[in-house]
Amino acid sequence: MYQQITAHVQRDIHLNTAEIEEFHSLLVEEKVSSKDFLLEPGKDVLYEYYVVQGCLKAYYLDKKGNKHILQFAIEDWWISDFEAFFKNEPASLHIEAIEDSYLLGIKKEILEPLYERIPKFERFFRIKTTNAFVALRSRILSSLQKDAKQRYLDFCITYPSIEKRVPNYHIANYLGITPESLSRIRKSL
Amino acid sequence: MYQQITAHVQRDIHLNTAEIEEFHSLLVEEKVSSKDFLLEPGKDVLYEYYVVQGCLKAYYLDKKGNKHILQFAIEDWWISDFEAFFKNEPASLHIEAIEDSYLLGIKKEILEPLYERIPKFERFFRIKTTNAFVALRSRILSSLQKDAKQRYLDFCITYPSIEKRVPNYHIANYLGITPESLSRIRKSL
DNA sequence: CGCGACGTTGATTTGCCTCAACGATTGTGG
DNA sequence: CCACAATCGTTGAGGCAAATCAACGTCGCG
Repeated sequence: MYQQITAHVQRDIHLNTAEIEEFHSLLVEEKVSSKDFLLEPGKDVLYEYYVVQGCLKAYYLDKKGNKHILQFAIEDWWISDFEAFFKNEPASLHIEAIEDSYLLGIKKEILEPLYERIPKFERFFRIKTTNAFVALRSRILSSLQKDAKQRYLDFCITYPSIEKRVPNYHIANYLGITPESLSRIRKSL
Repeated sequence: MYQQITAHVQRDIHLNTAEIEEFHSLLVEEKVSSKDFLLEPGKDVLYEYYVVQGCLKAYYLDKKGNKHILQFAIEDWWISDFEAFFKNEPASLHIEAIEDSYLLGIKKEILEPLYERIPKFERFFRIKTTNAFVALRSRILSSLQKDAKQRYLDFCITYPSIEKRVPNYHIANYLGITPESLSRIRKSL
C-alpha cells in the first residue's frame, strides 16, 4: 500500500528508514467512489492527494455552468486544487472520481513543518511543482500553436493511459473543444 | 542595485546579513539592449534571470516560422527557458529584450549547492515556481473558457503594467490571436 | 424493458484568420 | 532638414475551423 508512494518519492530524493516511517505516519487514506467528489468549491483545501489507484478529474464550472477540465489524475499522480491549497483559500474546483479511487492525502499544516525538519521533502515538492509547471507550459504552447486535431494527437501520445480510460467527451472538454468536434476529428483519422 | 533583489527575496524568506552577502556573491550582472537576445534556441541554458530593469519576451518559433509568446518579464520578474534550465537541455525559446534591460543571473550549478547549504533558498524557489504554476493554470482556464475579447480584458486587468508598455501585436500574439483581431476587439470596447 | 450515458451525423452560424491595402508615426540616412 | 523606409495599428472582403442546435443510434444497466 505505502510502498508505491515510497517508490514514487524515492525517484526524486533518497530517504532512510526513519524518514520513510515518519513520512508514512503523516499520510491519510481516502477512498472515493466513482462520481463522488473529493473536493467541491467553497470547501477548505486541507490536503493534496497522491493517487494510489483510480482515476479522477479536476474541473472548473464557470458562470454559464460550463465545465472545464484542468487536470486528470491516475496512479502515481498528485491532485488537488493547488491554487487554493497554496494560497489557503476555499476551493474553486470540483475534483470528482471517474473510477473508484484510493488516495493518500497529506495535510498542508503538516507539510510545512516537514519541510523544516527534512528539507529533502521541500526538494521533492519543488521538483514535482517544477515538472507540473513545465507540463502546463507545453499545454499553453500547444493551445497557441496547434489546431484541435493536432492537440488531440498530442494528447494521445502524451497521455495514452488516460486516453484509453476516460470517455471522449472528457477528453474533448480537456482539449477545449466540443464532443461533436472530437468525434469528427476521430472520424478523419 | 542589489537591494532590489534582496527585498524581492525577503518577501518570501528571511535572510541574515551573511546569507544576503553570500547570495549577492552568486549573482551575475547582465545587460541586454532592446531587440538583442538574452537566449536563443540551441544554446545551453546556464542561468535564470531576475529583471532589475527593463522588459523582455520569451517566445517559441514553430516550424512554420510563427512566433508564440509564452511570457513577458518586467521589473521583479524571473525569466529563462525554464524547461530547458531544469532539464539541462539546450534552449528551445528565444528571449529577446523589448527595452534595454538590466538583469541578475544565477547559475544552475550554483543553485543546487546553495539549496543544500541554505534550504531557505530551496523554499524561495519552490514558492516562486508554485506561483508561476498557479498563474499558468489560470491562463489555461482562460484559454479554455473565454473568447478573445474576454482574454484581452483579463490580460489588461492582470498585467496593466505590461499592457501599457508593449505594442499591441505582442499582446495579440501572447493571447493567441492576430493583431487585426485585437484591433477590432479594441475598437468594440 | 426503458432510461441514461455516450458517441455520431447533419445543417447552420460564428468568431477569428488570411490576405490585401492603407494611414499614422517614428526614425534614419543622404 | 527633408525624404523615405520601417513599424505599428486599422479597415475591408472573403474563407474556414469549430461551435451550436437538433436528431438519432447504440450500449449497458437498474
